[in-house]
Amino acid sequence: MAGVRDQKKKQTRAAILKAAVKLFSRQGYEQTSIDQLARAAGIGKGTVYSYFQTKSEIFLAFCEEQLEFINRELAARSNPEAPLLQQLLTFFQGEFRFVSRNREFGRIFLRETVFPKDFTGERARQLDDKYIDILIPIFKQAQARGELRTDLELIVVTGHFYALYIMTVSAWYMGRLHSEEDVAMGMELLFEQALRGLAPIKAREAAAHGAGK
Amino acid sequence: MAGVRDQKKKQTRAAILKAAVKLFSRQGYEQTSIDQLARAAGIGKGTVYSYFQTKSEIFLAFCEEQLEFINRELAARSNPEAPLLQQLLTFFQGEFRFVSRNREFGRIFLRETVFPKDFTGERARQLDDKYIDILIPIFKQAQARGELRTDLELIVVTGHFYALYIMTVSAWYMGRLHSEEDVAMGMELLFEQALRGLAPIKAREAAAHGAGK
DNA sequence: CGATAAAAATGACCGCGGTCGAGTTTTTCC
DNA sequence: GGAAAAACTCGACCGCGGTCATTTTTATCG
Repeated sequence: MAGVRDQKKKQTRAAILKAAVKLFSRQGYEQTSIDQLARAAGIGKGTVYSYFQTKSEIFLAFCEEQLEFINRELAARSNPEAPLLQQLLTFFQGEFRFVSRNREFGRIFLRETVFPKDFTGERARQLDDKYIDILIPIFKQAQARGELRTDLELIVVTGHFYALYIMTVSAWYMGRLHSEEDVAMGMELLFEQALRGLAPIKAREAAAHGAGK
Repeated sequence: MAGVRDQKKKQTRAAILKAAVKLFSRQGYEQTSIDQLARAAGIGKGTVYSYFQTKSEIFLAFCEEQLEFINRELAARSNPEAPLLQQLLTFFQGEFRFVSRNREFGRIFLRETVFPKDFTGERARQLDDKYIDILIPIFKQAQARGELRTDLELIVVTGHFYALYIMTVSAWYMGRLHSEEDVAMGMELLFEQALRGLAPIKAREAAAHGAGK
């Protein structure tokens, strides 16, 4: 029927991804050749390219799975009542943990995500739509609690914090921040700076005290 | 003498870079092979690798020259009396112009700069030390004029704005911002948001009015 | 079922970035 | 000046990512 062929295609695609997870994890991205990947998936090299257009696309699919998982976990663990700063830190620090677990993966992933090739642009946009979906509700609640100005476009606010997150990670890759604690502290510092401007006037005094070191 | 050999080395290095400028500009980075580059510089392929460790290193050297030039120009053209927001926008918009002139160059450059490989880390750090050298004086003047809080580590402030710049450029690469004007507006929006928190209390009203559209 | 057309799998092949040992030039030292 | 050592140049070579003409599998229909 209509499904027979398509089903096999799904299976093959899954086999490739499974092999990718195994090999990438074991020997790293650069050290895994497409040929090797194909063998591990039980198919020929050329076949891989009828499922994915490029090697990095396979990698992105792999990362998406991982991130999906992590994001679900983070969402479940988050506390909607906590102060905004707290929630943001928890979220982004979780995100960073994924990156820091494997430096190389994270680098490739971020490079591709933050500065995508024109062709990968669509994928990248979907990816950080996920960020938006997660963060916007948090911001709305914060607005309701009076922790965040209500005259802002929340998508821009998302971009603002995401930017600071990226910068912190970048500092880590450049060797300016070393440990996970350094990163956490750097992020907190930047977030506080941002919040002082993002919080409505009434809340500013509180933010300055409560969040200030 | 001591200089004979060394001088020739300088010449060869320069020849490689010159060839790189020509070929990269004419046919793009990916489309230029090392072999081609070597021929154009009048040397063998292997020799190239005794001057640069990798292709992207050649590219970075090329970018550094360009940026050096652009930064000098921007510095000369800048007006130390102008409002902080104005100066920042001028600077980063100039920076962006370099990137937008050639999408591909900019992407590779930013990828390598923001998320450097461990080996390239040193180079990347030097590069954004340049940013620091340029921006810190601007911030100090702004502090003197009362436009910027004086209780901040200026290096973190630099990071903050640089982060927002990176984010804006990223949005451009992802196709969320299209024209140079879009980018300029997005940047201004983010910078204003940041400034509201960065400016000392007395200046906040002014910033909100003067900078608000 | 057998013939035929469409879809999918394949691996030889291409050009590339990067390596390496053999060959060449320069320096050093007597 | 000449011989040994050190520094430098080179292009054949390697494995890779990606392509494509060919072969193999599957669906369709008389």
